[in-house]
Amino acid sequence: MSFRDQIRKGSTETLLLMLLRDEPMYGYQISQELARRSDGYFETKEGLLYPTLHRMQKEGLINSEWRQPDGSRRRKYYTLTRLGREQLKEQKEEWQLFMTQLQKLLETN
Amino acid sequence: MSFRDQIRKGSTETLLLMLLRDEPMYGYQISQELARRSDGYFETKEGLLYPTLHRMQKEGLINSEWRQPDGSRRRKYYTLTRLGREQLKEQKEEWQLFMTQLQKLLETN
DNA sequence: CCCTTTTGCCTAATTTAGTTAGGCATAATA
DNA sequence: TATTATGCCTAACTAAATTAGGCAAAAGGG
Repeated sequence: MSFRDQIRKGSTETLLLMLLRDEPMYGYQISQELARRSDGYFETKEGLLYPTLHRMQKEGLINSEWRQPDGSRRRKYYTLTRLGREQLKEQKEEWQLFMTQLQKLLETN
Repeated sequence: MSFRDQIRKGSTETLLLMLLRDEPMYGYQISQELARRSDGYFETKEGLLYPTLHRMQKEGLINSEWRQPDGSRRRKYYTLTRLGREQLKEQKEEWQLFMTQLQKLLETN
């Protein structure tokens, strides 16, 4: 595992909540969007993405729904729940605090 | 594990390198200093601190040396190696990049 | 028309940072 | 003298993340 991977630990759930904030998305779309919006910096491997989505649904942060547009293939769309929205807010604040504290220490050196 | 703990994952090694940059320190001192400098935000549990120091020494990032000031008790002091210094520099840059990318995504939402 | 690539969802096995929960010993202090 | 703080350590467990696949439908190139 690269140091970059090591650093990103702990950010997965927040990233997923962020992406789902504005519109429902399906798994494959999430991974594409995440890479696109971060210029390739954030990549979620599928072996992490899907289990995480399932866990988050079990925890009530998101809901899922299969959709099958005519002629197209079926996709499982995830939507933020109210609890998920609250969590996103809290997690964003926690990340801000973390970054502030880390920045403080980084600067002293 | 709290969300705060989850977030801090991946930061341990960088924090230790940072603390050791200016002067050699021993384990107990490291944990105290880390908490002090971050107003209690960063806390390293001993069960993580010591194994991490050992691993870092094995990887050549730090050296250790027992010191026994007269009348006082023995302490194991850790010093940054040249490799450790290089790593610190790289890791700081990686953290800056991570924070930039995360901030970018956080702001769009 | 076939064949490869992309899309799309999933799981099992393994790794490893981190937590929990201790042990053990010396120095300081109440 | 008994308790607290200092100081180092390890073993067992948890859980996020990686690795390495499987399976199927749609798209696109030759």
